Amino acid sequence: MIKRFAIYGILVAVAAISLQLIQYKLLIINHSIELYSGVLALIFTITGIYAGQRLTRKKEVVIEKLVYATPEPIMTSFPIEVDEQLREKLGISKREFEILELMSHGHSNQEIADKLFVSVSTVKTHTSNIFLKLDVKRRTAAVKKAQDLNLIA
Amino acid sequence: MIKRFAIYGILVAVAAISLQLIQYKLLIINHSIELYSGVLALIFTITGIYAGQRLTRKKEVVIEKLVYATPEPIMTSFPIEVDEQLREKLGISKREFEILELMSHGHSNQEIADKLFVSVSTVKTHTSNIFLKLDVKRRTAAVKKAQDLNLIA
DNA sequence: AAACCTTTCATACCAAAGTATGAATTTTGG
DNA sequence: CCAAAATTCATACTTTGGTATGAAAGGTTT
Repeated sequence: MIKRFAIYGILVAVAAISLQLIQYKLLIINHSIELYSGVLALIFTITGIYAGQRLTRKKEVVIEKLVYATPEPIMTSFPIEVDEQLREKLGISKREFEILELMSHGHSNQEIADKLFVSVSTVKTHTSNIFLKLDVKRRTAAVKKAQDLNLIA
Repeated sequence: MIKRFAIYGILVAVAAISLQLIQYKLLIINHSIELYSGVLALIFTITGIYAGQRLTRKKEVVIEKLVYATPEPIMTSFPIEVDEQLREKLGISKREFEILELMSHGHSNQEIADKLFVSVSTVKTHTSNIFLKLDVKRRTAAVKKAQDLNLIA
């Protein structure tokens, strides 16, 4: 890598000297400093691009694969009372609330049924009642509304 | 990408014009064409390196690394860019992200289709791809995971 | 030009979600 | 104790969601 820097530096120097050697000729011929600037800019832009590619090539890129570990429900001091009041105001029972939480974790009715040791029928009944009480038509909307109401986290 | 070329082109033009405006002053003061050449070379070399890095794809050696995402994310001054980076890291396209957001608002596939003026088939295709990329099986789980990853609000 | 990605759409089929209805327990509050 | 609410479950049915597959159009990259 250091060798490359050295080589590149020498090349730049050579190029610069060469250009400066021919610059007077150009100036004498037609005073075209604009042309000279353009040529200089072009050459060094290209050189720069080349250098940039040289220096950044074959760079190892570590792509991190994100894996989310489902966190345990966060236990704060007293959010329970707030939730409780709102829950009761909405007429949602404790069991329904439990199901609502599991629903918000992305579980299917079958998974909820398994976790609570009840049948899928039971879960469906509860979810339907939850939808009525939250005035929504789908579980996704129920979760959104419950979150917006701060009923769930 | 085309936009980047345009912006780069404009910048080069501006730089060139600026340099040409000051060139006469420099020449009058001390005839230091050498200095002028050096500055020009340096500026355009740097510009070239920058352009080269911008415009070339790194040939990358992909090393997958498992990282457990922390619930509390990286807070920077521009959370939009974080979202963008994460979105691209997950390989989720802009359109898919759009649909993911609408999904998180509790909308059905039909409603999303209506909002985006596309067919339900299209929405289904997108959602399926989203589920693959988020490694989930249901929309509720997709929303939960996207929230946990701070991909969406 | 060829390869590739994104977006779009369709069709068909299977799985899950949601509705409606009715009913049997258990719990709870007056 | 008794009525009301809560929890449980089933069956049948409709709707929505999700998978698989193939395909076409437009833009980008090589």
